[in-house]
Amino acid sequence: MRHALDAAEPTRHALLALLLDGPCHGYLLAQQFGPSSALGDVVHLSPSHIYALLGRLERNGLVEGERQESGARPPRRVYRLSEAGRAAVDCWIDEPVLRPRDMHLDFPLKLYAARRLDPARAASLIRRQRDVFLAYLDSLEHETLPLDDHPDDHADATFIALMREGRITRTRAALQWLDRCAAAFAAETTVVAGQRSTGGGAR
Amino acid sequence: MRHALDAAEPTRHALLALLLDGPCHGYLLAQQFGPSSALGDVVHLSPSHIYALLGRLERNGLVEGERQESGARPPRRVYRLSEAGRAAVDCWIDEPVLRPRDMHLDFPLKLYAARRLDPARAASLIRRQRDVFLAYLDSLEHETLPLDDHPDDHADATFIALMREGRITRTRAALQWLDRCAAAFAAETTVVAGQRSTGGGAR
DNA sequence: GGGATCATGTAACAGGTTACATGATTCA
DNA sequence: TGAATCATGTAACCTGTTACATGATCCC
Repeated sequence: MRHALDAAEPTRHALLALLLDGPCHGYLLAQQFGPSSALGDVVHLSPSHIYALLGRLERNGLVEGERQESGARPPRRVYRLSEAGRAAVDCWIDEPVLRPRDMHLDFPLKLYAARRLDPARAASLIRRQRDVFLAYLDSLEHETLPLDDHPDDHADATFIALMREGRITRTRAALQWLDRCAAAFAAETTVVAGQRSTGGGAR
Repeated sequence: MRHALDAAEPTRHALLALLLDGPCHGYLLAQQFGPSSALGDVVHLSPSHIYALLGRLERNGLVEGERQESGARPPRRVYRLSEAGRAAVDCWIDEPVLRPRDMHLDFPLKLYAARRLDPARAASLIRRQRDVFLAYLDSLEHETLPLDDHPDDHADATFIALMREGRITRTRAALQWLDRCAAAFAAETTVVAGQRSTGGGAR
């Protein structure tokens, strides 16, 4: 009865991102979300799930499927990005997430997609993500507490203050991890492209 | 087109928890999830949403609604917990969450509910939650990396290692915040009940 | 022959979200 | 009179999830 996923929207974009490498069919895409693969480490998706998502993406006009006979084997349905799909995924990759809670799913998927295309693009994403969280942290720290208009529920005020601390702690953790990411990707960028950081995003 | 919620399952339990105080009607419950309330600080729910949830809870047999005439005003539907509902919420409150990602929604709701009933119960929840994350941290740190069976995708191995670091960082942050919570609730427990920590949960 | 892998889907179900509809009362 | 608040719902829509169905091929 319980779901473990709730992951579909980021996932759909990750699926589109895989199609940036060229047209592909469901089974192969599904494997990249299987166990012991990088994406599968972020989120597991069953083949059924992938097919369902692809179907929806096609209905929404983000991909176009084409039936392809392959000899004796059952025909495969090969999907390619539509123009709209390409635009959507391009935009998704470069857009930092808004909240620390997205650091466990949406951001990793973006990061993986960006790195595949160009390590410098990943580095850029990391920088801009960092800026977003720095601003968020600032807003949290300067947030004026709802000065207890009702002094009766003092316990609630304590609770709200505690929640704020939680957000701050999580944001700091996200920033800390982003710095680790930056270091790892800086190494990669240097190795691949010398010390020039080729373009890829804003800033 | 985008949702901001995906929050319904924890929310349903939080709604049940509010009914532990006694039967209540939708409008009043909705207010407790409104802006500038403790629960509203964790998750906002529109009145429509609350009514829909209450309807579902009734279909599932966790609450029982009873139409109540109130003079000239339109009749209100007053909900009370069923036995099944009481059992479910009781169990939910004492169950720590499994993952750090639940620290932004599910755990706060549990904490709020527990504290309302008995600060000592909240303190117990915090302790057990801490144990869960300590164990999780341990498993992450001793996790044997999928020693790159395919040396070709070295970049993927780097990525996977980075994800692991992310999980560790978030778990540490969660533990840190839990300690802050423990301190805050210890103060509250002491004030309310002297230095005896009255029962409430396991351990 | 038989199990693993290649390969694909879909129907049904179970929710979550919200736009919209409704109307009384209270207070400025 | 008109705005705010009390008070309630629901129908429609969309999306996510999964159990199940199907069959070929390849290698031991």
